[in-house]
Amino acid sequence: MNIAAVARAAGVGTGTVSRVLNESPSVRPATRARVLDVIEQLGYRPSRLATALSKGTPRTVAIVVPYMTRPSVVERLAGVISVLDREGYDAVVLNVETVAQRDRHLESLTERHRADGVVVVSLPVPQRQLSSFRQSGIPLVLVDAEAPGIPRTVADDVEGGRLATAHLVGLGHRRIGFVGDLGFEGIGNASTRQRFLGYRHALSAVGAEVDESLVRQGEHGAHTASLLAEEMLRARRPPTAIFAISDTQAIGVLGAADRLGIAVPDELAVVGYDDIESAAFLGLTTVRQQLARSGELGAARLCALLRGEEVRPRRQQLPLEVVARSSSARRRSLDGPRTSPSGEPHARAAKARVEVDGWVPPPASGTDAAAGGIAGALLRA
Amino acid sequence: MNIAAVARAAGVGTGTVSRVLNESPSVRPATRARVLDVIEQLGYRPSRLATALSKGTPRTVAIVVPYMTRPSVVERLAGVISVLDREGYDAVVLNVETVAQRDRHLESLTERHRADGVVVVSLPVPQRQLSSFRQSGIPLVLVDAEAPGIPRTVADDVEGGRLATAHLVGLGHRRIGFVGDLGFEGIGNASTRQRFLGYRHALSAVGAEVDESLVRQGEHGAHTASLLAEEMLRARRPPTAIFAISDTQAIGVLGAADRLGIAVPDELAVVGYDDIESAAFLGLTTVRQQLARSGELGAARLCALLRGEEVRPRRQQLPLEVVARSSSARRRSLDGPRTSPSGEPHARAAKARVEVDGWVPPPASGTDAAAGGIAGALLRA
DNA sequence: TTCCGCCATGGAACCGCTTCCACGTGATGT
DNA sequence: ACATCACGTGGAAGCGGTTCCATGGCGGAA
Repeated sequence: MNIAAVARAAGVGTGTVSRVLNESPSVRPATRARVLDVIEQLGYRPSRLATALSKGTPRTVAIVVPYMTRPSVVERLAGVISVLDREGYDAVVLNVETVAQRDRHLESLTERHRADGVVVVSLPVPQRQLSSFRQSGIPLVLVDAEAPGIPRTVADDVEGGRLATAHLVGLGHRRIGFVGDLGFEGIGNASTRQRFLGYRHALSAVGAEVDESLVRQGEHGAHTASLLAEEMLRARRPPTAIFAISDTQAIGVLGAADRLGIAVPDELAVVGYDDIESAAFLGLTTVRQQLARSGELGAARLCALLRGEEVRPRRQQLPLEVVARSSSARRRSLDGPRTSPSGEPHARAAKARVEVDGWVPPPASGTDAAAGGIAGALLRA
Repeated sequence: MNIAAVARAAGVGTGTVSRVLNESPSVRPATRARVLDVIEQLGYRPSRLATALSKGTPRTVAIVVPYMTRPSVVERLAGVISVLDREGYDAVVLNVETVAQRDRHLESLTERHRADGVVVVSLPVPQRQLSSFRQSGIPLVLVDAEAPGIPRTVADDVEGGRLATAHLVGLGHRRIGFVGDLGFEGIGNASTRQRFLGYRHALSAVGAEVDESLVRQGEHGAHTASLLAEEMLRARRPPTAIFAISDTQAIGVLGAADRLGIAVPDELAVVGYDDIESAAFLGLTTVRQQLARSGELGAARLCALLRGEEVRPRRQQLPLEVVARSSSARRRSLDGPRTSPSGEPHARAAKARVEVDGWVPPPASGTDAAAGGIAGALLRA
């Protein structure tokens, strides 16, 4: 079933059918009606491939992401996809967990007619591949990754590390631990390193020094982070605060503190990074980088490129912001003894978040099944 | 730059170039070498669209998911994508947050040459669309959704609800709260309803009745769940245990307990659902449904269909399993007074998880940056 | 009435690859 | 020596659209 069959059945030429499909104004209403009728009758659906080949564009954008299940990554990814959807592009997702996979995928994306454009998220692109893209003329946009000359939407990780640490310094902390990850095990970006630099800046700004025993790196994930934190906290001279380079790892730190009976924030302040959904709920102080928005903006810029527009400036930087919550509320005293073994766990103070954060619970949605209601629907059925 | 240009430059016919590209054995080695050489020289990349149109298959599979940022959903999605990648299919992801969006996307997928096949995750497919797929002949596979006659990979949600509740009943609980969501606000599947039925079965099996005041539904998300739990726990006759239909919501329940100074598990047992990554870390008892695996299996079955194989049985059911962790450890007494306002928070017992769960920390990865080590790389640089 | 021009339309050429068919060549069988 | 055959190859047809160009009919202007 192709356009010729429709043309034959409607007693018109293929050109006319095509014009009807593309809503060309130069088709007489009567003809249009007849063609649409036949299309309906036959249940004809145009071939997307043929259209794409003929028009010379697959209307597809490829997105390359590492470890897509991580909360911070999937939020960016969802942002990218939402804009592409709105703009009528199909989003092909390429998940990357090894260097070989990254290279294979990037390689394949310069194939002709594979994708109109490419968004790479949180992944450095090797020089080789960059020139490959430049040569093939396929528009490339980065989100949360740097590469000179390539349009990119980023945040300043050094500044983020500095902000987080300065926040703790401002609360009087000087012994501040650092928990980092391994940068996607070699394939990912250098955000841990960058944030560490910011951490170091903030400390030296007040004349403090980095204590090597307070700097740890391990696999991404709450569990590993909690082990790292536990080691630090069990040492002779434990930190009074810990900065973790992701909320996931910060949650691990909170767990370690809880396990050891260390009160947060009174005995240990904790700051994370990303502001994922559960951070708000857990009362975790964090550095907000607008994850979904970074994806949306990156995608929007790619779409602009695809329309033939310029994107300026090449490097688009999103603001960072410390969101102060209960895990770093002001301490009573800095050097006093740990008062109670587990007195007043920080989550007890979570209510304070509502004020600190300016967050307001969503209004009841008007049905009896809304938050706060007894589940009428379930019980009635 | 097309295959004809290559043919010309190599002094051969287009057919021969095509044969070289497709590794046909019937090309003389010398000819092959010459053609490959020219391809290299010219930097020729074949057009994916032309190949696809000519072969009659786009080598693409579409995946429709609701609310892709939710942990349970993204794990399934990643499972689907990993198998498709291995099998050489491009994965187009369609995220759905409204009914209109769902219908628009499903509609578009029956277009000719849009996708070789479709995987729908955690989303019921309306009858209309089902017949549309049947008619178009595009293979469809469901993951975590039911539809008679369609190949699907599912778990038994009723049984899951029953298992969770029976676990609590087995610990002596009779006043068991239920926290559900709104089923993706109308677009999603009916898992809350199913699990509620299981919950009810388990209660009636021991002669207990559902207490309406202990059944609540609200938006998915930890925050809402914590509000719902708080209401229940503040009531005159609070529950001694709560079953939440997702780990995300269970985390909200844990938060509410913490806020109110209610000890888990001694004063309140909590069971979630899904076994997302953070559940293990938080010591949350949960019903494990193999999320990633469900996606992998669904995708594998779609690939089988695309190879023209039969998939039997149509309905593939994955086992469920209660993973007992510290949030539902055995209580000291069931009806005694609450002993300490916040004595021994459950997370203190999280270490027990390692034994309960059979989980063993991953081995150090051999670098000095592995978990447990001081961050050598950062400090050296 | 005649000429011009516009509008709606049919159909060929084209997008770039695969595949089938036909053909020439050299090896084999008798 | 001649028919046969297999093999390597060139090139046309086809996949299913879009788009351009030529054409015929019609209305308006002279």
